[in-house]
Amino acid sequence: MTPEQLASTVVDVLSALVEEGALSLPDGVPASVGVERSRQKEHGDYASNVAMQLAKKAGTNPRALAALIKERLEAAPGVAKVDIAGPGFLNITVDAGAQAGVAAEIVAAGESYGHTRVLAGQRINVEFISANPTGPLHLGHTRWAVLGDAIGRVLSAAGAEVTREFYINDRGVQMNHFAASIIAAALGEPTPENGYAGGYIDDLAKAVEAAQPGIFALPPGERLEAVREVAYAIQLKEQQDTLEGFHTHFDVWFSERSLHDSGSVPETLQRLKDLGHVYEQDGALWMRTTDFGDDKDRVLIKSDGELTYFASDTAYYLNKRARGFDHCIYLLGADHHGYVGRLRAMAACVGDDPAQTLDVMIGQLVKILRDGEELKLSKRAGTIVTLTELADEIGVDALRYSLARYPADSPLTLDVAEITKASNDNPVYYVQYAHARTCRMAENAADLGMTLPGADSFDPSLLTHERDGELARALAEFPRVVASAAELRQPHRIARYLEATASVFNKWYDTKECRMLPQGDEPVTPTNEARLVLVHATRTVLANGLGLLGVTAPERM
RNA sequence: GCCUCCGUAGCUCAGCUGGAUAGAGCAUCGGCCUUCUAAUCCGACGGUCGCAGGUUCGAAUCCUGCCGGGGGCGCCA
Repeated sequence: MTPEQLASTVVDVLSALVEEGALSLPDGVPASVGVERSRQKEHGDYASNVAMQLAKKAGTNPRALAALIKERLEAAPGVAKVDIAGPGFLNITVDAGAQAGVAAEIVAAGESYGHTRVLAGQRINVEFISANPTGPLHLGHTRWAVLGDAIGRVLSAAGAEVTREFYINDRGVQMNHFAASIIAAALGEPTPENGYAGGYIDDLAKAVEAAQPGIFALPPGERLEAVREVAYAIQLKEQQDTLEGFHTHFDVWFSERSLHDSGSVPETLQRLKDLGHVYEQDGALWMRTTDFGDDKDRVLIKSDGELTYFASDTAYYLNKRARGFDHCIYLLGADHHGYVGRLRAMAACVGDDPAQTLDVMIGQLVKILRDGEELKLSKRAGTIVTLTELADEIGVDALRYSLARYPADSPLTLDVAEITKASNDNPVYYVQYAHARTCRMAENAADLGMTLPGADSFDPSLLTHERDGELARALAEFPRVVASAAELRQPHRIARYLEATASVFNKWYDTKECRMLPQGDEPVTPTNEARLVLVHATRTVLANGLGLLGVTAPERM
């Protein structure tokens, strides 16, 4: 008996009541009703507020409606008891022996347990990080690397067809500033104005020279472009390697230049003109984004003839749409939230409904404390904390998990000492440890010659202890958690769920009556083997959940 | 000034598409290791959910105003 089954049972009861005329619902029977795990055991295993929500429409009072539902629901298979409480809650107690049945389904589903079809048919593009290829990825990119990657994984698990994309800002004056900075470093000259400083520039100068000896001796006319291209390739490769090492995979690395080379930008401008959303003023070309809620119109071509970044953005958006994406998710830092209005307006200008096709997520910035002091980054001064340094110091798993367990819109302060601590202070290890424990238990069981019952031989009715039921209910919750994380784009829900589930598992483990292994010389009983199914199911859920966050699930710790 | 995010226990934060007595970890204090991994588990302590109104059977959650903090408001990229 899973919550989904219970919810559909309640819907069936409502339908039957309507059919018999015992109940009248002008808006029809809802397709789904709320059924949640009860927080307190006096409230049964599951609770539903459906009677309170439908009472007004049905022209009755909540408790009376609840009584109608209770009578039918109690007769349903798997339901042991229904109580009406408070203003009209239905507190449902499930048959003790029926709950663990889900464990065999979980084991059978394996890696696909938790996958649903709630977003099936949707083609989603998730764009994140999109840094300039003019330096290493740093602290500021780390949160988006984790969240974007996790969102991609979660959306896939919910059945969406997902492409994770990195937009390379490889066009524009910053590329020349970048090259000029490297040349200056190679020649021992001071950093040029608007240039980049820092040790990595010196390192790049050496790497560029190594890649193409004599490049800095080229005539100044050719040198800038030559250095720019070599350094670009090296820096981009470095970013790509860094992200792969951080378990963050991109399906598409999209070059801004390619939009211009392919003629997409002029085509886009022409299309906007045809649609009547651009005008010329003060020698510049503007998009009238204010028609669609932006606070001011935006420049597409500057009066000096240069295209703006926004012109590329628009062409890029159309490119994504032309590739067949129904939803374009953008993950942006809080320092870019001013872009939201113009992005929406831009989508509206090209004829889309931004509420349908655009999903701009604004994430708040992260502060990292070391010894009570904030790690600051200043590009101008050339002091940056790179993603690689952070991952080396904190560990990929701990860093990823620590960032993934908070919603994107909460500003965050992480203490290096706290998230590197290999103890219970750190939830990532708590969850990983619980997983390792399940692995060890399975090994012990195998050593004793215990066999894992299959779906046909597994007897859930042997698992009637309160803790067995608790654990089974927690495990049964996983698919709904993944689905809601996907729909709300909130992967932190997975992390919180894993912590709670690991806790339920540990409590179960510490319950003497729920021992999985036989004690001493006792023979292996069917109950022992039934519990082994529960252990394997727990292992599956923890491993799948950690996987959705891009965190490893070690077998030993 | 306008826009936006945040304000919940001593600390770091969940909970927010309205539900029952507001949760977790840390910290503090106190318990359980001859039996599956004690990185576990059990208990105690700890809160005017920033403030004030409103909406309703019911508000930490939705609406309005105010207070406090972060970020943003370029023909920059």
